[in-house]
Order: sequence, then structure tokens, then C-alpha cells
Amino acid sequence: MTAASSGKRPRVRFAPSPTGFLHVGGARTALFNWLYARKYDGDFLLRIEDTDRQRSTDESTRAIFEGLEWLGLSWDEEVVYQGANVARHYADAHRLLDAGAAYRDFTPASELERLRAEAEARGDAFKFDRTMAELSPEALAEKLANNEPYAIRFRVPEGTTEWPDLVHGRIAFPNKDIEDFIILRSDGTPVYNMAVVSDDIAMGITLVMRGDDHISNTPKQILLYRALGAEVPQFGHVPMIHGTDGKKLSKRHGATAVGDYQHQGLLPQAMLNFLALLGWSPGDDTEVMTVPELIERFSVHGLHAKAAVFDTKKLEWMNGQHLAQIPIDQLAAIVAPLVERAGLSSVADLQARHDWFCGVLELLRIRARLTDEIVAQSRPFFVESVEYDPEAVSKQWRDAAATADILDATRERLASLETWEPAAMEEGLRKLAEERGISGGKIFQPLRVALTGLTVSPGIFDVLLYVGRERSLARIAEAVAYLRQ
RNA sequence: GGCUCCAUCGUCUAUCGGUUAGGACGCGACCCUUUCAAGGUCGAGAGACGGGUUCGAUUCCCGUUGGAGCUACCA
Repeated sequence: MTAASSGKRPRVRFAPSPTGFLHVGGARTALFNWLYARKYDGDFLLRIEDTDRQRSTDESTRAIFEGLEWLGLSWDEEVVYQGANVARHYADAHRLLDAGAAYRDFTPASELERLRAEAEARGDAFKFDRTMAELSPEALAEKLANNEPYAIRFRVPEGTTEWPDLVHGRIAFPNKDIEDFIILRSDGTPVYNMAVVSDDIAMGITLVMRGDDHISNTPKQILLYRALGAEVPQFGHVPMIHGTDGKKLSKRHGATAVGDYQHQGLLPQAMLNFLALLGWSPGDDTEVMTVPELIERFSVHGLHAKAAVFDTKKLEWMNGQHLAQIPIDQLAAIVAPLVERAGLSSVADLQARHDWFCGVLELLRIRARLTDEIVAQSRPFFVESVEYDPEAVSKQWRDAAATADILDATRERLASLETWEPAAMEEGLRKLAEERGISGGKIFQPLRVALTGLTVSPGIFDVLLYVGRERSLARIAEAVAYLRQ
């Protein structure tokens, strides 16, 4: 009977090793586990696999927490640190030894290395030969009495080890291809597969969902579960994420840490949405989904077996979609600190004129893909006077005298308006254009440069509205003076 | 080399034997338009190859090719 069919509450886990930042591949594995737990009313646990003392750092552990928190992938129960459980791993390994499911191997590591190198030189595959470790009772007693170091190896039985993988279907490994692997090093520390199985049993994990790269560990782990007399959980191996060259995603593909995207101005829900679609599909054409929708629609049936290529273009598009649909208050809360950091305003000030700020955001969100772009484009709405982009000047202010003349007339017309609202502005300026026998663009474009210093901005009347009457008129006057100097 | 997994447009994917093989990103064109976006319309673009099974295969099976992962007293 499998864990799933026994009707127990599902318990899944994400088990990263703290040897670097939180990678997008890891984040997606975490996401699938989290979605599974939320969807099927289970527990999502977090285990830090810090048994590799050489490479594990507290900084990495913090980075993993921060990444998961930013994404909103909250875990249930206390974080489990694998390193705290080595005594149990040791005991489990010895339990296997005592039961005859494992044996002592006194072969020095250096000897193993030598044999491996030799086999490789011959072009052969090295596989540990069980008979190498066979000792007479007397020899064993002597080595034990001499306190000679030994590793404990698992005795792989005959047969075939197979399991119904949640995403791949049946996967089978002939046991003859699995060597008697070490479960406890000669220094008494546990090796990965031993620690993982011991912990997953202790944590009551019912489904192990992890990356494809662990498929070849699975038969070893299943053998361990059985030898330990534990119930074998379900397994599901999700595909890897590749770079555009089809290789496993790595640093040379550019940004691969979720923190990189956080700092580039990605919304966590967009990141989650994008990641979810890499290796999973709701079954129809739906693409843009909120987190609750993701939970609602998640199903193991939609999981794929094929590796997916990480396409940052689509990620940015996805972010633009979320930027446009997220509740404006939520966006304001995210962007306000960024505006403050850019030195344009303060969070307190933005709170004081919340409606105005949200209005500006409404103008900018639709034409931005990253929050960073929103911040950059918000500049004209905050500063007193703008700097003129040389390109904008040469393109829209070619004839200085004529432009100054038009801007002056524009300023006068706007100043004469009784109300400062877009419809009136447009009516006034269109009338001005008509009087002068020119197109509206001949007024709007130079005006845009005067107000923003740029050739690109939201609609000109919205800019006037949100920059405000006094500041707008002052800026136009400033532009006129600049052109006439 | 051995073992395992994978294979629909450039990319992400729909199809759970019968479709003019659909959608999205990106790309191109057009529309909208005061700029840029957004939006709308249209276009180019795919079942790796070879065998079976079947009335009928993208779909099921086998092989080939290609790609990926693993192959430590790392995790």
C-alpha cells in the first residue's frame, strides 16, 4: 500500500542544501511542493540539508529563507536542519548493519580512487565488488580490535527496483546496475541517501517531489526504506530547467537566483506564475494566473516529463501582465520603497498623497514590464524641473524660436483654463492647433519634452494633470526661457 | 563507456486514436494613436527519422538518431 492510498494527510517537503542562493530551479521545485500541499490540504515542510559542512553556509540558509519568503512559499512546522539528526542517521545505518542489510568495508578511500582511475583508463565502468570487502571472522575481529576505520555499505539485493513515478509513470532499475553504495562514511557521518531517507521517514513524508536529477537516487532510497521496514512514499520527478542552449541552467546563463529577479523589479506572483508554467500546464490556454488560481488549478496530472527552457522574455511579459492587473494599492506598497530608494520621494510622503501616487502608477504600470521601469518613468512626476534629453531636443525642438513661440502660446492657453482637467486641456490645445493651422502633434510633442524632458511618456494630458498646474506652467516657462537663451 | 529519463512552431505549451495540429512569448505587417506602451486584426513558424498495431496515428509499441541527468566515503 502506498502512502497516497492509505488516505493519510499529504506531507511534502523542499530540501535544499545551503551551498548557494535560491536557484530558480529550486524555487520551482519548492513551488510545486507548496502547490501540492495547498491544493490537497497537506503540509509543506522545509528541510535544510546542511550535512556538507565544507560547502554549507549560514548565509546561503538565509538566502533560501529570504527567497521563499519573498515568493510567499510559506512552510508549515519548524525548519528541519539535517545536521541536527546525524545521530539518528548513524543509528539507522547501524540498524541496517546489525540486520545484515549492510556490511563493513575496510577498503581505504585511496584504494577505491586508484581502482576507479584504473577502470576509467581502460574505458570500463567501475563498480564496487562486494567480494572485496569479504573478511574471515578472524580478520574482521582483528581489524575491529585494531580500531581500523571502515565505511558501511548497503548490500543491494538481487532483482529490480521500480516505482510508479507521479510524472513519469513506471521507472525501473535493474539492481545489478546499482553498486553497494556507502551509507555511513568511515568518519561516522551519513551519506546523502541515508540522511534523506532517515529524515523523510522521521518527518512522515508521503510524497517526495524533486528534480529529475534525483531519479537515479530513487532506487537506492527505495531499497533503504524497505530495509528499514518503512513505508515507501510516492515519488514524483519534475523536469529540469535548462538555459537557452539546452543545458542545465547555471550561472553562465545569466541571472539564475530568484534574488536577481527580485532586484530587477519582478513581482513575486509573476515569478511564481512563470515558474509554474515551466513543466506544468493547467490543461487549457490559461496563462496569466494569480496565486490562488494556481492553487485552484494545480494538479499532478498537468506535470510534464520534458525539460523546459528558461525564457526571460516571456518572464518579463508575464510580469507586465501582473503589473497591469495587480490591485493598485498592492502595487503602491511595492513601488513606494523603490521610489524612496531612488531618492525621488519618501514612503511617508507617498502615503500622504496616496490617491495621487496611485494615479501616477495607473499611468505607468500599463507601459512597464518591470517595477524598475515604473520608478524610472515616474521621475518627471516628482522632480521640480526636468533635464532635457539631447535626443528629445534635437528631435522635437529643432527650430528653437518657433518651438519657444508655440510653447509660450501653449502655456498661455493652459493658464487660461478654468479647470485643470484633461478634457478642457485637450479642447484648448486642439483649438490652438487649429488656429495656427498645425496638427495637434506639433503642440503635444514639444510640450512633452518641456514637461518630461523625454520623447516618451504617458498621454500628455495625464502628465499635465499629475505634474499639476503650477509645476506644469513653470516647466513650460522654463523650456521657453531655455529655448530663447 | 554504463544506467535512466526525454522528444509538437526558435521558446513555453493544448491534443488523453479521427483537428484545416489550437494558444502564448518572441518576430513581421496593419489598425488604434500626441509619443511610448497597452489593446485589436493578420502573417511566417512544429509532430526528429524508420518500422509496426489500427479502418485511422502527433497520440500506443519497437528501433534509430538527437538531447539531458546520474555514474564520489558531494548533495
